[in-house]
Amino acid sequence: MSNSRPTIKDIARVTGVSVATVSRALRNLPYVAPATRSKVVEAATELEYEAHPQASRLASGRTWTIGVVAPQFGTWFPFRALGGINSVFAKSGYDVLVSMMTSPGDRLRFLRDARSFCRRVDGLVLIDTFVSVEGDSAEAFFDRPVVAVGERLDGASSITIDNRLAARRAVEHLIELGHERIGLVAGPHLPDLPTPVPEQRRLGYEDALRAAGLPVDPELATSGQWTAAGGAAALSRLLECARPPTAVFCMSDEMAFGVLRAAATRGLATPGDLSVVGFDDHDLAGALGLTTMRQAVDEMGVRAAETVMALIDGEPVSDITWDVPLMVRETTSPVG
Amino acid sequence: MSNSRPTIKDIARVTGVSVATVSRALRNLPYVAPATRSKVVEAATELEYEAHPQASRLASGRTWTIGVVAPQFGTWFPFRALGGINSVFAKSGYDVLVSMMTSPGDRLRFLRDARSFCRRVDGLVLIDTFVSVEGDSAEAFFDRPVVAVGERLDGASSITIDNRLAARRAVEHLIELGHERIGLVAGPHLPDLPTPVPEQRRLGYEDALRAAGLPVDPELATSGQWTAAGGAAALSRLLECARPPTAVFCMSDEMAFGVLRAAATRGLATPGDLSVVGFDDHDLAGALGLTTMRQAVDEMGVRAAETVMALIDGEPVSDITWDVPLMVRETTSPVG
DNA sequence: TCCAAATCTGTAAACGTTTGCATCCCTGGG
DNA sequence: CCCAGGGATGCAAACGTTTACAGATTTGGA
Repeated sequence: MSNSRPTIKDIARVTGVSVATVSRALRNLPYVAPATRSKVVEAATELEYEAHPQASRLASGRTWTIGVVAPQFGTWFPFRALGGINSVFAKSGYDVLVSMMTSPGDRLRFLRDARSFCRRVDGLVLIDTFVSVEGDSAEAFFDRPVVAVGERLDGASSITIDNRLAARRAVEHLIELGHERIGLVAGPHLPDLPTPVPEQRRLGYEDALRAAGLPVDPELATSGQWTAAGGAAALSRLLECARPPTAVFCMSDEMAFGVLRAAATRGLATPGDLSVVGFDDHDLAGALGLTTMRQAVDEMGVRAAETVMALIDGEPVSDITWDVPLMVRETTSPVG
Repeated sequence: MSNSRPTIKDIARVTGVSVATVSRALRNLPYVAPATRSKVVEAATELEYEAHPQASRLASGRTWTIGVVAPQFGTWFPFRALGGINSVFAKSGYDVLVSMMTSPGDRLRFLRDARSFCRRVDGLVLIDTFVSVEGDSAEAFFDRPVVAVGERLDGASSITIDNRLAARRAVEHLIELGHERIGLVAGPHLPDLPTPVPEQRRLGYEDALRAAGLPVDPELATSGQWTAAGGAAALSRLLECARPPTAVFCMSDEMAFGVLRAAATRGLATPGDLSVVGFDDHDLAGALGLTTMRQAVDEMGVRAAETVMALIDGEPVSDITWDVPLMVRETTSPVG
């Protein structure tokens, strides 16, 4: 009894042609007579034939799989991107293999396993990994096309945003509303994670102040640890200043949520007593009325997926800078 | 020039043994002389040899890959679970292949592609999919061991919670604080998504009321659409009642966040004027001080991963019910 | 009508492993 | 000293495709 799945030989036997012809017919290669092709296709659907993935991969060298490397810290950004990526590949017949980095230290494990990981995939999408591939270009190191989202990598295509400019726009929005004492809730620069993002956003914050002729007061900048709890604590510190801020720019929405919460518990009205602008356009930002800079992560993911397919098809490396529009909602108002 | 990666033949040639012996030596199979084994291992590390995944999969039939199916709606739960799952498999040498369902309608696509998907994996983890496998048991249908998290599936191991009991506990907490008018912000039962979850949580809500001798007032139950925005709208409706509630139980934290926000914007103090308890222990719940029922999703993911490996090793199907503790924080207080 | 080119098909050799089976060697008990 | 049995190894056949190459057939232009 053979209740196991049919092989290409079965199709060949049933249709009376060779396995080579079956293979060609089913993959829409040229040089197959129309009549033959339809006969084969018919038999294949009849028997529910589908090529054995491992066998076809071994023979062809193509894995039809894309590797996605995502950090696990900060759930929102990578999952959203993964969603966008997946939606593209689901249609294109690629499988998606994910590897998650639990902690910054895990980046080392990833780098060690990278050579092995790469053999399973035709291309790579790196999300906010900030791996440093010393010396080699990314393509050379991974031996596969790679596209990075949220970071720039030598030898890889990238989908990034202009962090400095976006932060500047956020702060300019507050300045236009008349605020002059503007606090900064920064994400810290983690020692293990060589990302330029917090630095860039800080520079953008300072750019806006300087351009408006406002002083950059170090007392007004504090770390929110990239978390909501950290954001809440950060606001406490800011309010202890001699001249506390009337508005706050947070480097992430999560920290902004913490700020909002802390303001509410101490009876401060937002935006009445304190204007708040975040960064990301987190899933909850809309519903919670947070004014923020919109990072369209799922669209960036879609674009990343398309880009890696383009690279596989031989197109050249490209760098895309994604736009970050300001979403004005209900946590910012003219200084009162 | 051969700068390509070494094959098993290269190791065999270098060490002067046959490929069969190399294969056995590297996989720690018996009947290899210690001296031979160490010689082979040494050569393999020297040449950075690693078995070609596709070839070994074809020959052995094992894919060393686990498929994870996750819904894309509701980012928090599935990503957290994925993190837990991934942490286990990263250590165990399994690859993780993910397939995401964009919408409830996508479940049909998944079911259609399932047979194909299964051939690439040794086992499956289904997260909150609520696919209905009519007739067949899950194992028979997918032809692979499967474990479901968040749902029960015939022929599959499952990691679930007791939704009814957990909801009851949440409401009992409010009753113990003296509340008698308790609103319900429900997740709607989507027509395309045959999940018993909202029904179960509603029953738990009613259980608690009845056990306390309180009336079940249909006016106090309304839908929050599973979203924060929906939660905010739900609170508006509840406050329009002739006798508005003094406390609210939300079927999800996201909806609770919306409720909190809506309360704040209309000047209601939480918990002073309105107590709120959620369900999930969302990433942000702690920082925002939300009292809620804790669903330890990452731990459930870890357990799911361990379970699917156990199934692959031949252990029998099992059903695990995970505990859902009450996390008392700052959004509930005695009725005032 | 004839020949070259184009189209169609089949044969068989990869692809790089795993594994059943046969062989050889060595050890130890009778 | 002989032989059984088990440890160690090698040979070669899978595993199920893809694809280079060669043959066969058809087509079309001169």
